Amino acid sequence: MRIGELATRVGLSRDALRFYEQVGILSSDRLANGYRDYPPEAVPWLEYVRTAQALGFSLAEIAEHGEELTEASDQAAALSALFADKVRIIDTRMTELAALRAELTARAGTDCPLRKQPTPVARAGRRSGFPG
Amino acid sequence: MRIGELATRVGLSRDALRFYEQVGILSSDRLANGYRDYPPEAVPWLEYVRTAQALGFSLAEIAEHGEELTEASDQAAALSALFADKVRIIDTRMTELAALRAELTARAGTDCPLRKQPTPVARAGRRSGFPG
DNA sequence: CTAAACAGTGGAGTGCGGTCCAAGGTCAAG
DNA sequence: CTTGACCTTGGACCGCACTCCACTGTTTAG
Repeated sequence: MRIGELATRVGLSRDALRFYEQVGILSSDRLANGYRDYPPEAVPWLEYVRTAQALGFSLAEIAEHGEELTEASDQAAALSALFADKVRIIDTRMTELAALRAELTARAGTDCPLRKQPTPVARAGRRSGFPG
Repeated sequence: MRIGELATRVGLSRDALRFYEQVGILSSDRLANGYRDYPPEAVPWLEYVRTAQALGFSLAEIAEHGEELTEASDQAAALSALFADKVRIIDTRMTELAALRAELTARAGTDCPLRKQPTPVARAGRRSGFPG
């Protein structure tokens, strides 16, 4: 598959794919004419990359994981471990969000939700410390 | 309070504070000598900014919210509404994370977790489509 | 009086994750 | 043989959120 087809299949720009190659996330064979050639497996791989990105992994981290994977003797086990790692990261993130949520709901109900927040700006004449 | 004190109090650099002023998140009065002068309320305001950032709001968005706040006739109500908005955003995010988590755990247990993921690279000779 | 610690400005640089562009090569259809 | 779609490269540029720097002014302690 050439770059244009891959790009439309995964919903990325050709530029993005070339960029991914630069940063070590994606590799390609070359056709006789120099065009990049991708195996069908590139599609699920890029879907995986997108998932990882959605989880907050940087492209550098994803590339690292990819290398670990290619070096692992047991691919399936390595990937399972990677997934387990991600699940732990998700759990951490969800916990943080839950804490923030609790804080916000607690304050939203109060008379002055600003106990620890920006004191209401005086009705007239914006004071400093705030956007203005 | 001058910039240095505020910076150490909120754990930001002086440069960051000046940057926040540039982008409309923070304002300051000036002393006779030209030094920035901040009211004590700047501290909780910046804590709020950090919270909002943690929730994934861009500084531009935070600045926007800040303006809405300064323009609101009922400050407390406006902030409560803002908080409620954020709680909804958190909920959405948590739902997304839960979905990803479910997908990952489902796959991590399987024989070949790659049904929709990068097909295992051949043991020898890395194929293209993967990090390489 | 001087040195240090603080403040000001403008502008350049950073890292991330790309996008855009110009100049050119390749290939199939008409 | 030309047109158009596709591909190549390198390099410039973008937005975000800062950070660092040089150079200058102010204040305070010894």
